[in-house]
Amino acid sequence: MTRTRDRFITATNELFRRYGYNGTSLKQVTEAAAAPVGSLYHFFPGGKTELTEAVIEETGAAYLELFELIADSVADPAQTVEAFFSAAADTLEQTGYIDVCPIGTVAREIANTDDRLRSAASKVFASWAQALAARLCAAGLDQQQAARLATTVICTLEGSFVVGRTSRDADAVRHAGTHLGDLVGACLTSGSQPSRVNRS
Amino acid sequence: MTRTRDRFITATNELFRRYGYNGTSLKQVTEAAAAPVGSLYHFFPGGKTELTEAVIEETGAAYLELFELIADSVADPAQTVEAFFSAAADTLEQTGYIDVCPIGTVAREIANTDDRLRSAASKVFASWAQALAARLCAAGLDQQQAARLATTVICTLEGSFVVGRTSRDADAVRHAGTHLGDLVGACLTSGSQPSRVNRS
DNA sequence: ACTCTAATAGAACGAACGTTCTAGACTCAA
DNA sequence: TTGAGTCTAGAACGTTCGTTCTATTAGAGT
Repeated sequence: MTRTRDRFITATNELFRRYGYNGTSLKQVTEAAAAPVGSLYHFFPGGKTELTEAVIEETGAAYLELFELIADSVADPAQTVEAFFSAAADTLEQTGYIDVCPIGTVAREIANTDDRLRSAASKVFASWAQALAARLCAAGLDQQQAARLATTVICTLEGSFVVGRTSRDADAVRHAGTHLGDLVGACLTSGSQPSRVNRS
Repeated sequence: MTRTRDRFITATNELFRRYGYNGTSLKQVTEAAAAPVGSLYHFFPGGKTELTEAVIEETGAAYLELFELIADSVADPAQTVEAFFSAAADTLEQTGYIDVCPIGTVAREIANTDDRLRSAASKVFASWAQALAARLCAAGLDQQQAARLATTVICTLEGSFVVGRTSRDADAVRHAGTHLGDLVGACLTSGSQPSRVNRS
């Protein structure tokens, strides 16, 4: 049996991906983690908020690691983007259209009520964008262009989870990946011949 | 005073945009609508689900109308996309970073629990994509390309709401609009000289 | 003036919520 | 063997949830 704290994180991650933040009760969490509520408050004295913060941070770190792994295994950022979307689409299908990312769901629910969680989610999105931006810089884009393009990719990624899951259509995620991969490719090759994107 | 049913819809729309589906109680709804709970169940006998379905459908129709309005006022689909994102960014700022769209939030919360609402949200996304796809077709894209590109735009739009609101940065939405406008423009001008996008 | 339906009004329901609390069990150094 | 700290265990708390229910009021049609 894995350590209790990890079971809480894993269980909560999956429950958030199905039911969201407010849709997930601590009773569900303790049952899925096979641990009593006393243990939950032992590891997360701050209750649901602290548990959620841990889920956001750990999930954010895990996906960041996955991104670096994919980025290292393909030739250029355009392929990285396409591969990441493709992997997400596979996950979406394989899990029966559970959300790929618990953070986007939770972020939308708590953005106006819990500034600590909002900030945690914001930091995760920024860390992902930063990781991609670094690859874009290495491929020749200047910092500002890279940062903006990377953020747009994260936007499309998160949005494709919403649309793909709601429509039960993983291909929407795959096609979005193709489009964004093309956009990244176009931005990278247009360095010498500035397009509207690069002037903006 | 507006009609009671409309007040319920409006109030619920705004509450969803702040607190999401599960984060919004019917007590909040009745207070914001200044109407008793008896009236709520009079107009929406199906309770919270039926109220939500109405909100999804009416909001979907309203944004569809807004899209057509913007599309008619600019020269081409690329500008339409950029203008729509820009308007959304303005809304985000002006409302103090309340969500621009209640449907995306709600969709993610209920996609695994309420198939009727999921289907309603899916239909709305499809109607938006269809409206944009029609403009893309009129500008020269073939049907499949148009449908896929339009869906990607919707993905990015919804995702930019998540990222923009979480990061309290409306420029993320604007830049996403610029990028997607460029992508649309590129797809439209590459008809004679097929790119990867068009071959996919 | 009367009737009938639409709409208002809010008390009351059982269920579920997040959290707190006390008590017991296990681990390992002293 | 003892004692302290970690972790397990779940009953209990007050609150809030969505919904149901009965009564009352408003207004249009005859």
